[in-house]
Amino acid sequence: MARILPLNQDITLSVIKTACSGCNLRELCLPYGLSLEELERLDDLVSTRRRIKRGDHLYRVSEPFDAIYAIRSGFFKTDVLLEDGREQVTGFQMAGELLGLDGISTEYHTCNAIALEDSEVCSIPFNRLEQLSREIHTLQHHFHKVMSREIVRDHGVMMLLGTMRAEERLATFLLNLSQRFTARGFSHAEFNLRMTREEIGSYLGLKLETVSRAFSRFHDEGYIAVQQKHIRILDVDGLKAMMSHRV
Amino acid sequence: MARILPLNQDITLSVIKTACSGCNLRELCLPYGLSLEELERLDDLVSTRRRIKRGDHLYRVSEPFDAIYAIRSGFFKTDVLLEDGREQVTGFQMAGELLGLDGISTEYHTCNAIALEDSEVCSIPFNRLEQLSREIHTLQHHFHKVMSREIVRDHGVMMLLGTMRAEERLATFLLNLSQRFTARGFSHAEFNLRMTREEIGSYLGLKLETVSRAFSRFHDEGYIAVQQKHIRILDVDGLKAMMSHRV
DNA sequence: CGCCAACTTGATGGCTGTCAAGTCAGGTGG
DNA sequence: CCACCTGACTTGACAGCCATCAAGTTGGCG
Repeated sequence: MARILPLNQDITLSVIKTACSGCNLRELCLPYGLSLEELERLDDLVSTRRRIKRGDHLYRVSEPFDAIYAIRSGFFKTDVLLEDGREQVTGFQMAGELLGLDGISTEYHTCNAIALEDSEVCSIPFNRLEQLSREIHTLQHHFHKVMSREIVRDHGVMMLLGTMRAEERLATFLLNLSQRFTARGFSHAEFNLRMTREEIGSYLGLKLETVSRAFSRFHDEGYIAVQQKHIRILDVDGLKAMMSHRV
Repeated sequence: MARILPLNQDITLSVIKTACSGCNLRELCLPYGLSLEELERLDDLVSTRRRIKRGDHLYRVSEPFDAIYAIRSGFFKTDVLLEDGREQVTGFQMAGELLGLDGISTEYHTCNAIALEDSEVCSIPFNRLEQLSREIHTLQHHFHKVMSREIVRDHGVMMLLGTMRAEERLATFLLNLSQRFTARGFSHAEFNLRMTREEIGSYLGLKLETVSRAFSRFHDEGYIAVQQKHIRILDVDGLKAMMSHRV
């Protein structure tokens, strides 16, 4: 291990030529709505892909920010930590979603992004993205929409954390995951969780035991089939009813 | 009341000529970092000011979005509602802060913005802001920073809601308010709350009685002096200790 | 002066956290 | 191939924080 690596460079980093124009995620991701000619200009910018192994960080709190990342494949969590070690998972991100928007504000990352499975991301140098979005109105507007969508999503999480009971939170979470898998062409009813009960709990403001109990309850009620991380949704309406079940 | 008013127009709406270049909030607000010449171009865009009376809405969920608002004076809350009536306050905004970023995503507002005291906002037509930020790099970049800052702020609220106990939440809230008042040239130690205990509670994911009890506790400990909405911070370090008090 | 909303304070209960023990699945090494 | 180990998960018992319900107080305003 005597090789000298530049700081911030992940050992698992690996650079691959890539292109938005040929990416099957382009309708979900940043290129949404661009013309062919505009797509090609974006290709010049999104030129490198990085592989991140399960468990590794894509970036860490207080690392300098200079790029945002589009998830090409895989699954991530982002989290923030309190000095005393308490963790709050702020989101789970899947293919086509953007990571790193938190860093624009201070030019340093303010959260950690960690791969929950072996993943690939496209690096998008931020100054070049700003430059190109000054030239391509559609790109500019879509980028603004993506940032705004993140704010709206965060409001939804606040609502969840601030007003919902444990089972409502978990039902909301499962239905959200299901909807996002569906948007990516996967089954809406059957999927594997990439995160642990503890990570779900952190995201939902609950302890892992409470998450586990809620899973068991849903299982007993016949809403879902649970086998460790494998989830099958059997009764969407049942879950939806849980979502808004007062008391 | 037989007068016919255009939809969406607030009775309290009133249009005033305004200018960023002469605004003493410009270092806090959108114009941050602009040259004089650039400021004048922004003036053309930010041309109308609206007065909003205490208790009135600046905008409501599902109203079409076409402008963001910079608070010139006053105090707002934003909230989202669940079908069953549960409310989550997503933020309190004061002079120099922007409102309406949630609307960019879907072109409809996704939360309500309500004045907590008589207020004035500057309307910034969003399409014209995008146009100008394609021409002024500094403006573009600062706008991105503002959006990103909102995302980072939201992460902080998630942390608060997800991991902190009642007294930690209130201490965090008070110190955050104090810091923002300070940034606006007001006393860091003495201020009037514009919101009720119930609104604080909604923001912090607590019931109003719990907020009230936490205030009383801080009072008894000698950290603050409370008289209804008037707050005097007597022991910043005491509050800071509360912020990170495990158990 | 009286009314009302906002607030405070007390008593009680329940949801979820905490602690603990046991189960399960997957990976490793003999 | 199997025993073992470990991390992840489940389940139970109990406790505590905060919600709920209730009564009383305060301050502002017509």
